[in-house]
This record gives sequence, C-alpha cells and structure tokens, in this order.
Amino acid sequence: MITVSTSKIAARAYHHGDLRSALVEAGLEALKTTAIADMSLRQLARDVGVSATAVYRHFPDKQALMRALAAEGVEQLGRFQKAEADGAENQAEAFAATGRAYVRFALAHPALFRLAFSQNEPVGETVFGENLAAQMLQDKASRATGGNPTETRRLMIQAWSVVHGLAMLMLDKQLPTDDALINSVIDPATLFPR
Amino acid sequence: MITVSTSKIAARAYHHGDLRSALVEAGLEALKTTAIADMSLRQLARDVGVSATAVYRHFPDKQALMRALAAEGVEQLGRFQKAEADGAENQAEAFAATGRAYVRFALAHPALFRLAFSQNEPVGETVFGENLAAQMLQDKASRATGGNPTETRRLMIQAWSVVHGLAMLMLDKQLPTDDALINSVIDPATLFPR
DNA sequence: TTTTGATGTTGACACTGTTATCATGGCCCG
DNA sequence: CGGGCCATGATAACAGTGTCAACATCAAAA
Repeated sequence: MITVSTSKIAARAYHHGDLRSALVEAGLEALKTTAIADMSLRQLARDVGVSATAVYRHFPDKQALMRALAAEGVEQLGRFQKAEADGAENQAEAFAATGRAYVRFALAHPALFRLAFSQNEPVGETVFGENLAAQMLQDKASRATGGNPTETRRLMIQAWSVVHGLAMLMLDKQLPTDDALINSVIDPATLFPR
Repeated sequence: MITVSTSKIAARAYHHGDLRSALVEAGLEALKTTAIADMSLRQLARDVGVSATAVYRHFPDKQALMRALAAEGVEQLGRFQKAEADGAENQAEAFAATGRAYVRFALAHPALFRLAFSQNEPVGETVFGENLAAQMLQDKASRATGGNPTETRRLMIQAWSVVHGLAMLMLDKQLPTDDALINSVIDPATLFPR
C-alpha cells in the first residue's frame, strides 16, 4: 500500500490533503458550464468526492465559497488584461487593449465574470491594475483638461462604464457578441476624441 | 351572503378572479425588498393566499413568471425614461435625461432592473424608445460623421453601454451611488464632444 | 340538467443549504 | 513510545425549494 508523502502542499490522504483548493478548482471548472444561480454546494462536494458538510470546515457558508471563486475570477481578469496590454505598441493602444480584454474575458468566462461582480467587493484596483490604465488616462485627461483630477476621475469612470456595460449587454444577449463591434466601440480615437 | 359580481375584469371569487395579475403584482411588490435570487414561487403564492401549484395554471414554470415580471420592469423603465425626457428643454438635454433616468431607475428598483436584463430578451427598443434618443443621436452622428449609419450605430451602442455599465457598477457597489457622479458621467458635452 | 374544462388543492419527490452529532486519524506532548 | 487533542471528515436530520400527478370545485356550454 502506498502512503502518499505529505509534503504539506498538495497531498491526497483520507483527510483529502487540501480540500479547500480542490473545492475552488472544482468551482472554477463548474463555472465554465454552469450558470451562477445553478451552482450547487452539494454538487461541488460530490465532484470532489467528499461529503456535503465537509465544505463547512473550510467555508462558513456557500456565499463564502462563492466569494473565494469571485476573488479567483478577479485575479484571472486582471492577469488577462495585463497580458493583453503588454503586447501593445503605444500607451493609447495598451489602454484600448485593456478594455477589449475586459470584454473578451467576460464573453469567454460569463459565469465567472458575473460572479466577480456579484459579491459587492470593490475590484476597481484590479481593473485599473498597476496604475497602467490610470496613468494612461491621467495623461490624456491632463492634456485635455489641464490636469484637473476631477475630470480624470470622470474619464476613468466613463471608460470603465463603457467597457462594463458593453460586456454586460453582450452577456445578456442585448447586443450581438461581435468581435468587430468590440473593437469599434472600444476605440480611443472615437471614445476620447481630442 | 354577497356574491361578487363577475364583470370578467377584476373579480374575487373562490377561483380568485384574476390570479395571474395578482401574482405579477405581488411579484413586483416582492422585488422591492427581495433580491432576484431569493424570489420564491411558493412565497409569492402564499402572499396571494393561494396554493403553490396554482401558479402553474398561469405560468408553465417559475422562469415564465419571472419573465412576466421582467417585461413589466422593461415597461416601467421605458415609461420613466419618456417622462424624464419630456421635461427637457432641447434635444441634447432630452437625450441626457433619458440616460440619467436609466441609471436612476436602476438604483431605485435594483432587483426589477436586474431582472429586466436577466431574461435574455432584447429590450433595446424600449431603451431607445419612440426613436426619441435614436433621432437625437442620429442627428449628432450625422453632423459628426457625415451621416454614416455605421457610426450612428456605434455611437448609440456606446451611449447605451456607458449608461448600462454605470448603472451596473453602482448596483454592484463598485462605484458610489452618487447623483452628482451620474450627472457628470452622463453629460453630452463631455460624452460626445464635437 | 348534465357535462366539461378551466382553475385550485393535496400529496409527494428530488433537490438544496445548513446544523447537530459522531468518527477518524495525524500531530504534539509527556 | 504512547496517549490524547483537535482539525477534518461523515451521517442524520430539518426546513425550504421547484415541480409533477392526481383529485376537487365551480362556472358556463350543451
């Protein structure tokens, strides 16, 4: 009989080793095919091969588990945005890339994206991540408004709103999920003329 | 004993008269204080004073009832937008008023607003209702782009996205529900300069 | 008056989240 | 090395949900 070596990181014993991570992983997997409202704690436990109530040793309730998944979604979104922005030529193009990445991520991971914003936890920092977009916008706003910080804030919120609204309307089938449409709507030249 | 006269419109007999309307009414009332995920078919039936399964004589399933409520929400949103736009001076101000009404309605009726867009039924016609905003935008777009219909479409989608995104981000507590913020973001002078 | 069809009720089923209670077994301490 | 502690698991149960099948009622058509 093989006794799995317990290096404290990733092991599979009777006590399952690391159930918490397993649940999060299974949750992310489930979110690929399951709507946020149809997510079942018991089903997740079954997927992992564990009793339903075992979940409560790692999360006080279902909402806490969902919050953990949401946090994971926020991180993934941020990473994807950064990666997309890195392959851009100038700063303006990098900003647009960040916005397009936002929408594309939403379309690629609908339930996860929705969940990320359903937990009432501010995620703005991740969205504007690493003051990448922030600096870019501040640049544009400064040139346009003479460095007015209030105007800068307004421009950032407008940009976030456009991108978030577009993503949501596409997810809710109010707009066709057309890649060309994304590119045309998220275009710094037309979005922030001047 | 009083026998309620059955004028075929609005009556209260043993068979309740008009259960369907009563359910919709109760549903709208419930949505004022209940999150969309916590809406219970059985509870609604209880509120109306009827058995749970009686609902199935008027709606094939819960989703159908929710869709009816969503339709009601879309109508209310449209009426509110129209009313707000009617009290505007010029056409540009009317368009901005429509957008502000959109966000304010969302903040005033969070669950109903969310529900309206959760049923995957296109509501764009209502949003742009009576080609009021459409004509206004077409006007602005025509002057800016030389009457290019593609550009007109893009501008409309951008406007809808800003407004929808702002509403959603506020509902999800990603942005403060600040009335001044609404007014500053939804400002034709800054949103569509030129 | 009889019959019929729309509308409502009862009972049941499978499923959910959650709690109280009990079982297991790896690690720390004497 | 042995024993106990306690983090982590399992079982049983409860209230609540959406939904279906079968039965009841009542107004209007035949």
